[in-house]
Amino acid sequence: MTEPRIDPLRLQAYFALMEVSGLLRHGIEQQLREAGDLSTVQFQLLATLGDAPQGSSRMTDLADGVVYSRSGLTYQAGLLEQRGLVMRRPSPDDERSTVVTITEAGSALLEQVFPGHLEVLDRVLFAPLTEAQVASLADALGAARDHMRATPPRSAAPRRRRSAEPSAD
Amino acid sequence: MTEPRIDPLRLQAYFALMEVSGLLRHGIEQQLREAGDLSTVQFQLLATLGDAPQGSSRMTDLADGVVYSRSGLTYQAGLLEQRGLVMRRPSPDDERSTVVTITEAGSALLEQVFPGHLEVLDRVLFAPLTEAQVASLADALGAARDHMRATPPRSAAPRRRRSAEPSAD
DNA sequence: TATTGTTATACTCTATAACTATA
DNA sequence: TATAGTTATAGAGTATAACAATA
Repeated sequence: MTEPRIDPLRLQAYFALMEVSGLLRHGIEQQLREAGDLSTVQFQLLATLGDAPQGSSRMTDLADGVVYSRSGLTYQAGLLEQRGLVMRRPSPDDERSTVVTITEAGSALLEQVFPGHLEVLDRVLFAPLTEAQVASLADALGAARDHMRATPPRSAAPRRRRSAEPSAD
Repeated sequence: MTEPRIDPLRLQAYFALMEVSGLLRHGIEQQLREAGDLSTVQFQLLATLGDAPQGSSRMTDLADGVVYSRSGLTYQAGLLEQRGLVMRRPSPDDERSTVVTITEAGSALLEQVFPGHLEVLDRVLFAPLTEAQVASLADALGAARDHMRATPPRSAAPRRRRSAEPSAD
């Protein structure tokens, strides 16, 4: 029942992270909704595609970074496609894969939304921070992100079905 | 149409923040669900109460930090109360207010869940970070949080109805 | 009249499992 | 058989607006 190794600094960082990300997400959600009728997830998908080599990505790769489950991505991609912001078509290399590509309309919307997005970001998140703090933030969070990306989510793998369950037929 | 003031460092910090908080929330969600059948929000509510002066807080104050809308908090508080983890009763000072208090069962559950929670935290978030990085994180995020708390969410105030809309009856 | 909290309702989003098609 | 993606479905969570009660 002893709990000696609760590092106050970590707790502090953790709670601050959760509160900041929550409030930030909330503030951002409003701006994105008003400026482009986008949810945060949809914006992240568009932004990820906008940053990708040919504005394209496989569904699975997209799901890795932004969304949790595949069906969730299919849902969101469907919404974006309906609005003409992305295109989906089968990969030439592997007929099983679907390549998602941001359209011109998608890029345009991204550009339309971006300035206000940055403005909110500056006002809500970065305003009180020094350059050094911003740098520290980018450094530490970048390291954490790389680590998380590399870590296999040991329970309930998102993209790989455990082969331990034989079909038992 | 020029966008010269996109500070790459801030963008980097921002995207990392969103990805880290998203993945962290996801990982935490699983642990909390398994260890105590709690959602992240419910855990945050309990943790906030556990940290409060008498394990108590007004609904409105609770909503401020953790949840977004009042009805959302009422919903969550109802769930927690059903499970006997919190108690609600009218404030002695102000009959309009409701004071939420964490129960012994609530504290017990918190303690039950906490070790595993910290373990996940260390493994997923803090493992790759140096002490200096953790300190920087706590510092910068703490500053951001204080700023966000102090900032009136200028559009669609969460707790105050704009008086600009006359009942027009 | 303003504030606190609840309720009713509608909607968005997410996850699970079953399914199809290709490698 | 394993992988990529979709679909159907069910469930949780959130916000909005209307409401009741107290200051």
